[in-house]
Amino acid sequence: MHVTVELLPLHDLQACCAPIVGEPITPTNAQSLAKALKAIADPARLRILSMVAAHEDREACVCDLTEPLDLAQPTVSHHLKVLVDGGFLTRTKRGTWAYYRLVPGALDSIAGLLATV
Amino acid sequence: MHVTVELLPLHDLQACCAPIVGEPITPTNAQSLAKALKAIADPARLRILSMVAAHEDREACVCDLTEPLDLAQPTVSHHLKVLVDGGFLTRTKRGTWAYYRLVPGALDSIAGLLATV
DNA sequence: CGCATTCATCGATGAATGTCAATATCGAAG
DNA sequence: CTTCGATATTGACATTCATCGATGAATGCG
Repeated sequence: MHVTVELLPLHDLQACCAPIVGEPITPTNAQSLAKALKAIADPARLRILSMVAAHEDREACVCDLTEPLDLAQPTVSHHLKVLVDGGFLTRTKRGTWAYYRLVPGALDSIAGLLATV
Repeated sequence: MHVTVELLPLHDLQACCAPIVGEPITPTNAQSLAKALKAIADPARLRILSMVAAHEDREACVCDLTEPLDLAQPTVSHHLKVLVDGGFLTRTKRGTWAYYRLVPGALDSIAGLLATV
């Protein structure tokens, strides 16, 4: 690299680099929003959220999801853990069963953040 | 602080306490929604969308994004391609520059789909 | 106690992803 | 036509991820 001094060509500034109007999202906020989106950006996890919402009493256990998802039980448990860690589901253990419920407003807040981008 | 308050008004009783809610999402719809979410589930791509929206005339070229993103030019071009293929950005080439714009309503439709899950 | 059931965790594996250097393409300018 | 600058594409690499079999932990039952 033989360039030691960087000069700014004015015609490029005018043609290409116009001033910024509003406030873009901060890198930190982008990271956290991306993390939340990654948690639901999966077909199986979206189906899980929908199936929990559609299930009786708005709760479901692993055994309710394994067969319709056509996935092995450890895989379903993995997806459920991702959704719980992401704040989209809660876990309640009753007896040998673990029941999962939607966190109210979790999806809506993500949808609201998307609308503000 | 222990907050356990019933917040739902009476006219939402039917929507709230119905034994069975709507049909779960179909595997096909889950796949397409997940694909769209994957396209924006990345910090750099979220920042790109925000920076394009905040930029003058609501459009930006690659050279506007490379430096603030602190990413190499091929990486920025890659992210832009993902966003264009996902239907979130349009590309217009004028001279040697490629200008990117938001697709109106693209993010809102995703946000709307999320609310229906 | 011993056994079955339900679910979580671990380890491995193949696929997808983000990143960049090198190169190619394409238009503008001399 | 030749060169330069902006962008796209390619190839490679490291990381992350989705999946499953095997195993472990906890509970209920006889």
